[in-house]
Amino acid sequence: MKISAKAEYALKAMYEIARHTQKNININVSEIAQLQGIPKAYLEQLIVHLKKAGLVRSIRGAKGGYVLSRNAGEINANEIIEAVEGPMDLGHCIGSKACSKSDKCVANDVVQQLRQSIDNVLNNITLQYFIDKYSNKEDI
Amino acid sequence: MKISAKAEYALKAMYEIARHTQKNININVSEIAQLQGIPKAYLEQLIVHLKKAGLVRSIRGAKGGYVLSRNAGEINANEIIEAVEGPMDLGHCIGSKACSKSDKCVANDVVQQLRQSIDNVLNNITLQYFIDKYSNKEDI
DNA sequence: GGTATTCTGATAAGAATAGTAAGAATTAAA
DNA sequence: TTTAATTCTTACTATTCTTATCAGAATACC
Repeated sequence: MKISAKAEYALKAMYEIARHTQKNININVSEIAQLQGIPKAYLEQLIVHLKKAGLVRSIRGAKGGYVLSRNAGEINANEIIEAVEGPMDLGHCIGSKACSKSDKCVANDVVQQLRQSIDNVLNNITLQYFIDKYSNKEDI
Repeated sequence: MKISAKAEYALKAMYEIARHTQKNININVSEIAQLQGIPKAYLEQLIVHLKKAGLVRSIRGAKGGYVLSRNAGEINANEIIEAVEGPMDLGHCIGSKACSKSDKCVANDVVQQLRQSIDNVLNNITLQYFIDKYSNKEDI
């Protein structure tokens, strides 16, 4: 039960992209990496997933970078994490022999409850929430 | 973000021990393994942790096995999972350089919210809840 | 044309997970 | 008192997952 570095990096990167998009400037991978302390080459890979998920738009070539493709209030932590980690699975039981009777599986019960709770939390955390809480007006 | 096999097995094993304890019989590792489809040798290791955490009592020697050491209503999923997985950590940020300013770390924010939510769910799932929901009166 | 950047794919080291195996210690029962 | 069943302990192993690193191709601004 842990948050992967992938998810952590993706949240941080999206926060930076969101901040800069609201200032009408794009930000490139090197800047994000430096601001948030993320290995650049690794981040490059992650951002591709964020792009494929439709969360950011890329601007290629010199002076390129990334901007949000939607409003910060319309992108939540669930989408961001799912973009880089794939659909949250949880639970080996699903479909296994011991749990074909999955409506009698205690582990499955726990997994379902957890999933619902986690989804609820992550769906309610938007990038706008991050900006309102963490971004100072005077920062770039 | 996933439930480990360890946690899954521990929940299932504790459920079986709880059921049997309420019938005043102890159950051994082989029986648990067979009933729940868990590799026996692996389960042996896990149960030792459950014992060290004070959740079960062992009866050694022939006709030995395990019984709950507390009432089923007083043992919850959080304790069970923590017993086999150690304290839930989540989040690489904690204490890292990029997040020494951890009150400005968006990933840390998410981790805190998740942790609280997960704890809340797991604390409210007791073994008695499992028994009431899943155990038929006519089963041994 | 040169440079900055995104994009793509291959590779690799290390950690974690899940499991296996062998046998020592303990105790009920024959 | 022996035997058999069981917990307990330790060491090992195979596989997958995570977290990168690296090299270079494609793209677009100046």
